[in-house]
Amino acid sequence: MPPSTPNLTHVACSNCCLNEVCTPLNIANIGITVKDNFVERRLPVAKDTVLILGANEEHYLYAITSGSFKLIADNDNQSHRACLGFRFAGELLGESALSGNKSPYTAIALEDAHVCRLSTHTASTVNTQMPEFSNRIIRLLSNQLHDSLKTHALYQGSASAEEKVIAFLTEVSLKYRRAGQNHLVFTLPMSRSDIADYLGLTKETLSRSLTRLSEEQKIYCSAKHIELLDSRLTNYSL
Amino acid sequence: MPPSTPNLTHVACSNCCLNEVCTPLNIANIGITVKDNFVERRLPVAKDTVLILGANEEHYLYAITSGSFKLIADNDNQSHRACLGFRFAGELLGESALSGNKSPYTAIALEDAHVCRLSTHTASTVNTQMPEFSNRIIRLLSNQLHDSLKTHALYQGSASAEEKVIAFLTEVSLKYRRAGQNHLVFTLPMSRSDIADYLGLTKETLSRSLTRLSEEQKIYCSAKHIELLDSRLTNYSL
DNA sequence: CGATGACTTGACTGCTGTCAACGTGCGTGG
DNA sequence: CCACGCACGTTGACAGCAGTCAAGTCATCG
Repeated sequence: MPPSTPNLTHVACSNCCLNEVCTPLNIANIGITVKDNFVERRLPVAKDTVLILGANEEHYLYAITSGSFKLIADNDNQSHRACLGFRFAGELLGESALSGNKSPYTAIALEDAHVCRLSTHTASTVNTQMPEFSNRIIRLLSNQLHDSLKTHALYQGSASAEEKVIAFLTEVSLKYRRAGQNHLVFTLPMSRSDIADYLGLTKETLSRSLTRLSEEQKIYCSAKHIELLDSRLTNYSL
Repeated sequence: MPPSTPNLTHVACSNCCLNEVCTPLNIANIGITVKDNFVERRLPVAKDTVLILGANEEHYLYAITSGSFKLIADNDNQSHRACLGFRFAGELLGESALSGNKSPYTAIALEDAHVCRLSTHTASTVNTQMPEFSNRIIRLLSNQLHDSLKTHALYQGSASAEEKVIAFLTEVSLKYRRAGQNHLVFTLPMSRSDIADYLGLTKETLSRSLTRLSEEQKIYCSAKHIELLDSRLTNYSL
């Protein structure tokens, strides 16, 4: 495995999905800020590290603060078509941990990364003491469900290969925008095979679609470097 | 619109996703059962009724107790390929309400149905008073996320039209099983067009796939009546 | 019984998958 | 420094499956 090109730029806490959960609870009758007790912050994760979420009775909610991950299905019956999605800085991993479920996916770091994590045990303990913390967790999960549904809707209308690729670029662009980074010019951290698996295409068809989109001046694409030139690709909001 | 064939069989509360939330909280320091105050129970919904979830600042979490719904995307840019999924008795509607988001889908009753509902205002009020209630809501949302991811994984490996149809029948079968109903012999409440939209196929291709599956003795299919004959279709678990 | 809509079947086109060859970037080793 | 191997990505040729258009069948309801 080649050495990683480290992405040392952490996403700002204000752009992180766990921000509300991380933000100190200034509760009058407790009078302390509890942030650092709850969330373990900025743990390094080396490229290609496999995060099996929810094994060994240890359940954590992770927030990615730098780097990116790909999600693969645990059902090892089929090695192909196993890529379930991607997560970038500011996004959550292990979102089904709070029901005690093992995550239905395994996350693999696409580059050197950092994560913050909250143990579900800690979360449930704090919940019983601070209703406001519960409400923050509930908003987090509800927002996550909303995102999940919107993303589904984004892809639902895509019939042709080219439409699927456009939907993918739109999704990635949105993730960069949320992270407070450039959402018109960015790097794709994953391989063409991963993208193709995710979209239900072959890597050849994906490659041809990218070539055609380049020819149509809708994007500029050179290897993993992408520039979006067509406003249709960036108008979507989740 | 033709009259509905009413499905008067309610799902048992024990098989409902809201069961935990509905179950009385026997809290010592309150000493009351509060079920009926929180959840409005078994409201009738006529066939073809459109449920716009989260309009007018009214946000509710719904549980279907009888009947079924189809989910369509709100983005009316494309009338085709708009079907996002289906929900059966025992399942949730409006799951992103608790973050104050308008639901990204609209639900339409496929047959006369009944729903229970919990207003988000009630939920947040109770949350601040009863930590155990919060934990139940959190488990509900986390389970919902888990389901959503598992369903995604179920379809991810499906390359051909026939595999998509098999995944669909597997999903529907699972929903009936969860509802405590026969999951090997059942009725499809939605049209072929709805299924085709959902799967990203044309209704012609869907029809041909069903015919082929029948010829291969994997299913018996007569109009909306389905029987699963191949164990591969029923081994999946979410 | 006829009208309407839903579903199925058929013929044909076209897009996507398959298989293969080639090009490119990068690290290793001569 | 360059040659080489390897992995990744692109391009080409061809076949097969799914989409399109059209016709026919079936179910339901007035």
